[in-house]
Amino acid sequence: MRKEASSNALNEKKINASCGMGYALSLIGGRWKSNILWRLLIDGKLRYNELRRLIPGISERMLVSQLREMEADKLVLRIVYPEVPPRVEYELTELGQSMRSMLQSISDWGEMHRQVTREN
Amino acid sequence: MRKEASSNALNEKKINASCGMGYALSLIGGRWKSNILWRLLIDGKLRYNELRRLIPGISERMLVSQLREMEADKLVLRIVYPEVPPRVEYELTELGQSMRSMLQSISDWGEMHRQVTREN
DNA sequence: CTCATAACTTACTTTTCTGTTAGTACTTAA
DNA sequence: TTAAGTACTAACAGAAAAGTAAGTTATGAG
Repeated sequence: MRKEASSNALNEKKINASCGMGYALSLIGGRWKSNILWRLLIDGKLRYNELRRLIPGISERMLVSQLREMEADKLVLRIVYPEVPPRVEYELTELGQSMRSMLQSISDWGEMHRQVTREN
Repeated sequence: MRKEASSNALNEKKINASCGMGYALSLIGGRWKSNILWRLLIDGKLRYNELRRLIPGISERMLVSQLREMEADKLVLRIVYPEVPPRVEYELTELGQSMRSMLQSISDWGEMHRQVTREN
């Protein structure tokens, strides 16, 4: 939960309002968001449990909360099919898709520069 | 301070080891790092107090800790001149410079998509 | 009647991050 | 002699993020 008036939250707002980089990073900066975005970029539409299996180590709570945040930020679309058993699919919105080249360049830099630890 | 063996820390490590994006984001994800990196990209070398004045709202503790982390990550170089009063300058290392196009694309995306709040 | 599946919620704890306040050493200027 | 500048450090508190464990709803299969 967020305290609207904490210095912490105010600083974040101020930064996001004045700096495009800060703003962009605030949208993709959650622990598992890079993984989720990457999967959705590659695979397109994915069901909840598919995402869960594709991202080893993520808990249900984290998967849901990261998805919900990105949904609120209009990066991800949640599609519910009124079936039993339930089926829910996630895919990138147009805004999410518009991140592709940015995400690619972040990924490229990362792949290039974490080589030292690569062998693990 | 970090608990080496917490699930939290282990998950972060695992993500950084398997995903270039996660790794890159972990280096630039601190609250004030985007600001600092941006300043250093634009202005080149800057003194401690210059940075402080260029980044309104940052506290000394935060400025120092963000700089120290980036120094540890080899993104930023700290140059101490043995003078009185003391003079310390910060600049991007080659590794830091190599982030330029990535940072630019993050910034571009951000500038383009935070327009709604722009008027504030 | 119990189990399994899908896609979650809820309540709670732990860990990590950020911010506040005060203090350091040294020197020059008023 | 007091203040101001420089570049910090230390101790602590509070907020936010992440993790854990258990429960929910509805249905069909055995």
